[in-house]
Amino acid sequence: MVTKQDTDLARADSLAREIFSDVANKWAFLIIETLGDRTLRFSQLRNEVDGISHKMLTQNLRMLERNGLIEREVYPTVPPRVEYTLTEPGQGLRATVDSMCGWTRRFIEDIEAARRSFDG
Amino acid sequence: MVTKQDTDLARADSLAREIFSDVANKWAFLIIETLGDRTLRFSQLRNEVDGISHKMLTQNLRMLERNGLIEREVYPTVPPRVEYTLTEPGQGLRATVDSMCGWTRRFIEDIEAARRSFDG
DNA sequence: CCGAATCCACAACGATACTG
DNA sequence: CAGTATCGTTGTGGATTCGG
Repeated sequence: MVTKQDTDLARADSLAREIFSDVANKWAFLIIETLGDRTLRFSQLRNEVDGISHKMLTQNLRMLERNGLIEREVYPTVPPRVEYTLTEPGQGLRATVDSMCGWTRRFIEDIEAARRSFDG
Repeated sequence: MVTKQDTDLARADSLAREIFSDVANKWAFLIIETLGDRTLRFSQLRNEVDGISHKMLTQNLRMLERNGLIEREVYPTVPPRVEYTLTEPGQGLRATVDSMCGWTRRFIEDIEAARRSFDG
């Protein structure tokens, strides 16, 4: 028999997977890490997240906003100014990203060695 | 003047970004989470990481192996058996993935609400 | 059973141009 | 300055097949 709890769990699972798919990508991570606890404009992010295109930045900012990870503040000035800040859930994810940065620093030598050995 | 340290740092940075690009993707995360501290065969992973195709699993396993995050053990039996296990760096990254799983559980309600509000 | 290679549909991405 | 739309190219990922 399928209970209400079962369907709730199934729904939560599929939602969790969806969130994972959205968020577990390099641009999202780099944007979150770049924002940190600062508030930055679109163009500042564009400059600091290096290698990101206008389009990718826009797309990922929309996605992060949709998931409630960043807050988007529009100042109706001329020219317009738009600022982005991590929300509380966003800061929560930032801890994960930080942990990954720490991991990279810690194991970068091992990884480089593994690669050399694998490639050769 | 560009010192040796500068070039070393630049190299480490670009390497770090490369590692980020490799590893910060959903399949890698799901594989690592599924492996945990177990040793699993290809077909077991195929069954447990749900939705993953043969090809994606192969590609990501190669990538993880190249970066030294998993160990691949081949038993030359008929039919062949291949087993995968997280290495120490792999276990290190697992901590990051775990932290993201915890984050998802903690904020899933907020995220769902944010999405509804954004979509409507 | 595992993995590589092929083919192909479609999504991702960069560049560009246009709007408020 | 920020955002959207369009277009052309590249790349990703699934299905299938063949080989060890």
